[in-house]
Amino acid sequence: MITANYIQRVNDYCHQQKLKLTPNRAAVLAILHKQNAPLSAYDVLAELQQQQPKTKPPTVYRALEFLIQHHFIQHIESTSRYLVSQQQESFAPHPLLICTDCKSVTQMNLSSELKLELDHFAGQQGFSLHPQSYEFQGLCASCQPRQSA
Amino acid sequence: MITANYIQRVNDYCHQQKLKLTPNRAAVLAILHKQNAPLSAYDVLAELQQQQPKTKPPTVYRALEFLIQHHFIQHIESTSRYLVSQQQESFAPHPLLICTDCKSVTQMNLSSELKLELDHFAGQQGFSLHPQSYEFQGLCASCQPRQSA
DNA sequence: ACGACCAATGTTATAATGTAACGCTCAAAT
DNA sequence: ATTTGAGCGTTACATTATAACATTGGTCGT
Ligand SMILES: [Zn+2]
Ligand SMILES: [Zn+2]
Ligand SMILES: [Zn+2]
Ligand SMILES: [Zn+2]
Repeated sequence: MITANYIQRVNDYCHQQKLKLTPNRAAVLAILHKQNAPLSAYDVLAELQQQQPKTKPPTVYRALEFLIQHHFIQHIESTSRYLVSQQQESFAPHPLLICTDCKSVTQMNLSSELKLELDHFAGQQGFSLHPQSYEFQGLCASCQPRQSA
Repeated sequence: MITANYIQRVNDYCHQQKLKLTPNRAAVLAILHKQNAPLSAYDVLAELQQQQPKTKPPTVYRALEFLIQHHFIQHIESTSRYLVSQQQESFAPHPLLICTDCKSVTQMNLSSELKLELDHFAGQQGFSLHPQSYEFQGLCASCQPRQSA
C-alpha cells in the first residue's frame, strides 16, 4: 500500500479510537512504512532530521513508544529495530521469524490452535501471555546449510 | 547447588568437550550462578572489578559470549540481561517466560510435542528454528489482575 | 473571555549497553 | 626453537535509550 494511503488509514483508525496521530508520530510511522524494513531508532532519527533538522532522540523514542503501544509497529528486541506491523483485520503485532545469518525478518501468523497450546502451556506456570509478541530465531530458507549432493 | 561445585561440574564438562573454562570465564559464570538472577553485563563487570579492579567491558563481553555459545548461560534479549541456564540432563538454554510487570523470569520446558509443532510451523515458511531460544512475554502468577469478587 | 490544566513536544545532558582495533603473552603444535 | 593462535589487556569509541526540566498549545469549566 502507498504510504500516504496507509497513513490515512491509520489516521482514520486513530480518530475512531480517540488516539492522536500527531505530525511527529505520523512522520515516524511514514518513515518506517516507506522503508518497509527493520530500522533502528537512529535510522529513523536521521530520516526525520532530513525534514526537521533539530529533531532529537527523545522525539523519536516517544513516537515509537506510542506506535508500539497501539500496535502500529513492533519493537524487535533481539536487534533493537522497529518494524511496521502487517495489517490484517486489525492492528496487531505478529510473531517474528528472525534469521540469525542474514538478519531477515518474517512476520508470521501462528495458527490459533498453536496459540491456544502456548497459552495453555504458559498457564501451567500461572503465566498469561501477551498475545503474539514472540520472536523466534533460526535460519531462513535462503540460509539453510546446503545438502551435500 | 553450591557455586563451587557447579563450577567444578562445568569445568569437568569443558574438559570432556575440549573447551577452555579460563579463570575469567569461570569468574563470570560463578558471579551469575551466585546471584542466580538476570544480571546486566555491567552488573557482572562491577562484581568482577571487586576481584580484579582493572577489568574492562570487553573482558566481560568475551566471557559472556563463550558462555552463551556453549549454553552455560543465556542472553535475555528483551532486557539485556544474562542468566545461568538451568541444567537438566545437559547444558541447554530454556524458553523463558518474562513478566512485563515485575520483570521476573521463569525458565520453562516446552513439551517436545509443542516444540515439534513450532518447528513444523516455522518449516512452512522454510525456516529452521534454533532450539529453545524463545522469549515469551506476559504476566506471571503474582501479577495477574485480580478478579473482582 | 479567562485561567487551570494536561498531553505533547523541545532541549540539554547523560546513562546504559556493546564493539573495533591493536598489540601482548603464553602454551601448544610442528 | 620457531611458529601459531586463542585469550586477554587496553584504548577508544559506537550504539541505544532515558532523566529531567522548560515550553507550547489546545480543551474544559466557569
Ligand atoms: Zn484528522
Ligand atoms: Zn537468512
Ligand atoms: Zn582443569
Ligand atoms: Zn510478575
